[in-house]
Amino acid sequence: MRFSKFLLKTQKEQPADVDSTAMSYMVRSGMIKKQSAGLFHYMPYFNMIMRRVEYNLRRAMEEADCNEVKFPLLVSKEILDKSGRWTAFGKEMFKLFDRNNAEYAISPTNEEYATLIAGSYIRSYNDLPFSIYQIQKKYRDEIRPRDGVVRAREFTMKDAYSFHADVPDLERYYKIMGDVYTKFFTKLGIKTVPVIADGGAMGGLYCHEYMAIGDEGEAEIAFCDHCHYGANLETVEIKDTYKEDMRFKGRYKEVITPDTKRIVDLVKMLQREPKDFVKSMVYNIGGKLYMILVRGDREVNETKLAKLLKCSEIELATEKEIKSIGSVMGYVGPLGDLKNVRVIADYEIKAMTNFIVGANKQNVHYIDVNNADFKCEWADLRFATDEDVCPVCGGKLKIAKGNELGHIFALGTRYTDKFKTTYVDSTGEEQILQMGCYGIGLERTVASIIDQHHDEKGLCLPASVAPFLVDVIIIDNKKQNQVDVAEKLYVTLEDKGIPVLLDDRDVRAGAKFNDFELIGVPIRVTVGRSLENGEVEIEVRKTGEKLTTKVDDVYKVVNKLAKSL
RNA sequence: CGGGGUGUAGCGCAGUUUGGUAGCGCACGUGGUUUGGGUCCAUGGGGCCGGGAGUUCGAGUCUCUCCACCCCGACCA
Repeated sequence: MRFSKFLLKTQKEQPADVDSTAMSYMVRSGMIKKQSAGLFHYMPYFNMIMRRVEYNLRRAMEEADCNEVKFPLLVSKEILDKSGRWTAFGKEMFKLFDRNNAEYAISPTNEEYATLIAGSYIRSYNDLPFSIYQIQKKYRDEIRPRDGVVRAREFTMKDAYSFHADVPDLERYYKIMGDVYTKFFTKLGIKTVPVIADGGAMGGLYCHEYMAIGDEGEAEIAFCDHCHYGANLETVEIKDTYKEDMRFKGRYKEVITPDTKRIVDLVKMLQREPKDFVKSMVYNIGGKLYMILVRGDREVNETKLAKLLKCSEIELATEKEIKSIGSVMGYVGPLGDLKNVRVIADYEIKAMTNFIVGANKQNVHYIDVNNADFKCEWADLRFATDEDVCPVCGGKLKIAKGNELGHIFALGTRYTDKFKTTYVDSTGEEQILQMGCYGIGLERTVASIIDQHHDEKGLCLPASVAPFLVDVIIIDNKKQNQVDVAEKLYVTLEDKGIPVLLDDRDVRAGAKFNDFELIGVPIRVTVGRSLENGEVEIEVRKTGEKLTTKVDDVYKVVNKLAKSL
């Protein structure tokens, strides 16, 4: 590609409204252009990078014996009703009507179609395992799109679906797919960790997320260096290692605390730390009321709560409902006569003494409250912190920010049951298929590549995804011998299969150097003053390594350098 | 959905307090200059000041309203 003909314009200035380095470089290097909330134009350089990612992805899928298909983008309400996801996905989906008033959704993901295709194709165990994937745009009406392409309303997803005779075979393949994912991300130069996650609306047996560690991304993950345990923060189990302290009883006294509905106000008024409080939250879970107690500086982990009570409809109670249990909004506590409410406390409270709770009366709190003063059930209900220990080996936990690039699910029969997708086993019996699904978000994968491969000047793309391996720079367009040599290099390298960007633009050398650094081409070949000795200069973007070489040896040198990139 | 903020040239912004001819930087055109790290000088083009309604002799500026985008939160008592 000649730079003079290439639709790419870089910009010096920081774009407004971008909060991450990756996003800033994507805009400055002319890759993407924002249209509106969560919608982007993909300009040529970004498209080329996406194509490189897709190329690597297709090879990875092939390794997992997975075949590429493409499903329709529209899915009828009828089909989504069958799996129950018309309501489960709900407002997240873009919906539309055809001319006969039949309702459709633009598919947010394709378990239903995959199951239907599997059902029509698979007859007997001889057709198993069966594995298909597609790379297609997905549409989700996010509550709040943010972080540029990381949470967009329109994005490209690779979604794969596998079908198996039994759970052991599903688990065997699930592991293969996991290994393929790790290999794929490594090939792209991204460090990822697989973490145990919560299935959410997808359901199923269990699942893992592939998290890229870095500034990019919005998920919080916990992992243990000692035993390789990793999990999404919301799922990290905290073991009950606390001894219930029942030494004190009846010490508590009322204090008058007007206008102190929030803990921060109380902290100021009573001159105590947030961890001296017990926070009492009233929830309406599946129509029943629960009072949940956690230490004042902790947060209730609603994912754990949902799992504990086997119910996904969790809402904080209304003012009315709080009144109905015999309390008052802002002054809720576990002491006294409460009606129609189950009190469940986080394990950690067992070890607390002389704490502060609401008195269920307007403007009143109790101080010096102890465990013996009230009755409750115990459970693991808070989020883990870096003070907690690994639930597997007891080692120290680390908390980090992660970008969820991939998510794999062992679904079991969640969908095949609904669609009655069966096969005939070797004894002639009809059996329900076991299913797995495996997703990767491509745009956020590119964001993580940039996140993990940049410096203060711009990108340093790994050779596996770089659209051009070499940037041939003509220092002075008016010097015919420079132009001739550069043109010759361009042709020879391209002929040998090396993608080259020939910077033949009529701009100063400095501008060419800066653009080379910003867009992150792995290798720079400079045709300039060394030509007097029949040589050109070669520089490696990532390491800054520099050398000169005879014009005829450029291919050999580039080829050798490329192997390490 | 609630709160806050911002909409002025392709991009980044000033001007709004106190109403009086639309500004700056980058980018773009032209002429010159420079030529291995985004040269410098001169000059030029480009605006329904987010939309609508109002107040006023006069509105980018004041009032009302709608819209879009950004940030925070989505009941953490």
